[in-house]
Amino acid sequence: MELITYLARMDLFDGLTQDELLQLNHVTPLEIRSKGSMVVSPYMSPKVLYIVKSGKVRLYKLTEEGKELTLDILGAGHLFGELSSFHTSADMFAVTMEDSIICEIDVQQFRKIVSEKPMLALKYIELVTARLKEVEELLGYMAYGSVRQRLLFLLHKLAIKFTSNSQMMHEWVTLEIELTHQELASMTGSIRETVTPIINQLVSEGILRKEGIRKPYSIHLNRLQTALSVVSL
DNA sequence: CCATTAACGACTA
DNA sequence: TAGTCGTTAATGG
Repeated sequence: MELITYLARMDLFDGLTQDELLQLNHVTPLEIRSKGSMVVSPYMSPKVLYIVKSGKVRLYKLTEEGKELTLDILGAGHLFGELSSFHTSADMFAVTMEDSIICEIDVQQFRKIVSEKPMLALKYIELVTARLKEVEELLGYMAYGSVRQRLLFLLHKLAIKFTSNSQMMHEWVTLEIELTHQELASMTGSIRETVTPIINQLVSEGILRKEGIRKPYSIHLNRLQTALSVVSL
């Protein structure tokens, strides 16, 4: 029962009937990972496709100097893997940021599923192209602009990604994810000493809000967007 | 404007 | 206790 509700929540599998979801259970093993555990590293056996059922997964690479460069954070319903190749190249790491449930599918299983349900291939293509678009947009923003702009853009992205759309109408939306300055810096190609003053400035500008230590950020979307659109592109 | 380096108190495994 | 995190400050590009 639990499994079915989980599967139905996944982007890749919505639109399928209950019976079809039941069949998928046989080829979609569930992996429960505790916080901070490595899901993918360059030295692991390639599993082709991973689907995040719950929790958060951080994807990152190592620079030549050995620093972690976070490329993306995935939440429930998102997928990544070797076959998709829109995520996870050979030198990619994936680590859980909280206790997570992850579905692993290898080549044979994926081929089998897709051959039985061609609709999945279409859905899959949609996800890949959406991902591609996102990366292109991200690239454009990260290439130019100050760390402040990159942070604003990142926060906007995260707000879209990790906010329940029920509260998207409100002035303040809550980022349902734990973020350290370290991670924000790693995602904007910066360092935490630079991020700290900027975050504090955004708080004083009324764009960001932090309920307390170890608590999630809230974002004033309108103010963030105006602050973002002030910048010429 | 921003990275680097250093350093310090608080917190956590 | 050792490592991480947020923060400040000096310096140099």
